[in-house]
Amino acid sequence: MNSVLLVEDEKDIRRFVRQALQNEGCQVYEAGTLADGLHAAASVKPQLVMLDLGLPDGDGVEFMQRLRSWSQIPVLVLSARSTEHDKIRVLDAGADDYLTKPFSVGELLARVRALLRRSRMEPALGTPLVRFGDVQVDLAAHSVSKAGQTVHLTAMEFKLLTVLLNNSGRVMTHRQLLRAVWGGEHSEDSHYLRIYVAHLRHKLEDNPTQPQYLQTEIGIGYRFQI
Amino acid sequence: MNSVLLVEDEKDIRRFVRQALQNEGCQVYEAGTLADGLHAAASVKPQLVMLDLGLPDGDGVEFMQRLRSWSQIPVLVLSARSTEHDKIRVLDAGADDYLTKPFSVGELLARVRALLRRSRMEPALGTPLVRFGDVQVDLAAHSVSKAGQTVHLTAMEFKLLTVLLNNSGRVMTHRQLLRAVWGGEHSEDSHYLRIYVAHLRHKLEDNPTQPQYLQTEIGIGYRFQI
DNA sequence: CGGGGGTGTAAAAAGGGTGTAAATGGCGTT
DNA sequence: AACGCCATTTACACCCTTTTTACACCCCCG
Repeated sequence: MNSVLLVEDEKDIRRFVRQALQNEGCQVYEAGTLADGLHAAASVKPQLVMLDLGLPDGDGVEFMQRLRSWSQIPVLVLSARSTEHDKIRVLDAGADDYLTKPFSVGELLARVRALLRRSRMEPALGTPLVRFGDVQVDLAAHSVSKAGQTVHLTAMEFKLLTVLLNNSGRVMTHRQLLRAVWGGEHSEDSHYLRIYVAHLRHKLEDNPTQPQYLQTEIGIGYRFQI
Repeated sequence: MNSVLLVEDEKDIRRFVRQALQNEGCQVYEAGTLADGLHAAASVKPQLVMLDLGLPDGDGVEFMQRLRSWSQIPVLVLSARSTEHDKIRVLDAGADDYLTKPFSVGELLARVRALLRRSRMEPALGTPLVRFGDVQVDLAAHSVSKAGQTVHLTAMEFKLLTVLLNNSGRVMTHRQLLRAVWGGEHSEDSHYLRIYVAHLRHKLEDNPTQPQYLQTEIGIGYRFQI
């Protein structure tokens, strides 16, 4: 669920924006002053902050500087024409985008989506967790654990595991795996696979000599059976 | 309850200002000399200091320097026209605002309110405190301590730590970290990272050669594991 | 029974990535 | 003008990963 913090003092705009965001399935938090806004940003840790310029209790630039001193949360600035000049200073201070009042619901949502998409891309937030046995794999976070203990995988090992998991249940031929992990030039070097499959088995299987998950398909390739 | 320390030698002005502030619900402390003022500021820890220039026992600039050496308390300067020049020097020394005598009650209270509001924003009170091991990081306040001892981090070191902490648990690629800390132009200079990661490890880890928190993901980037 | 393709392990060899120390240079302060 | 701090650059030793090489094994088939 997306969460947005709206820092705005005008009741009408708050209601208007909250409505629009909630229709999009966003969790909306509100703050009426800059001080409250900073406070809320720290405690709620929203995925996006919408900041109205021209709040009575201080400067938007100062807000941005304070926020940016400890957080990279994307910030969308709302500005009236009268605060045109401040808008630039706020963007310089680290804000990510702006909207000039009056704005349409469509444009508002489009920009919100764009910022949320970007923030989701980078840190890869929606982490798809894969579990099998006592092993837990977070593909996005590049983290693997077995029985609670974090397991270290090398780059190649992780890449191979990723391909296998993304095609779990189906046989992947030697050629398919080699092309996906090592690239087309090594699509014939199937001994790479034997070595790295062995690594994965030793790190993830309970009994590497009798693999339960990482199965061999003789003459064809390998299959990851969850 | 707001508390204000008034450093002023003229009895009339003291009574006048005290009256105005008390009507606003402020707790007012008074000092007649700069020496007493520093003393009182240290013991009372008011939320605001009002400082009259032209006190007989010293220079306002010196007062500010002494005060600022240990405190960020906002300071509102009261100045007569004759001390116009000193006013600038005091502001440079860290004072926050000024009032030129004679002033109206309304203006006085407006500026006091503005400063108090700002000082309230300052602690950004729900400061996101991050703890790991015996290390404690206040991202908003830019302060770091280890085993109770404050640790000094340079600007770059702190910025890097901020990004890592805000994404703790997940791998941040070299490129992501470089873009976030040094900007897009240096997104290829991954040796910057090695150097500054080493700095952070030496300052924060118990055993820098076997880092417990700031982990390397070879060929990929770094991960902060809380 | 013996060979050969396919497979699993175990090690060296090569190479790039990484950690560390120290020199350089810019900048603000004294 | 001298100094200290810090960002940047440079240099180098080392470790880990990858790649290479080597060999034992199993099973089917000749």
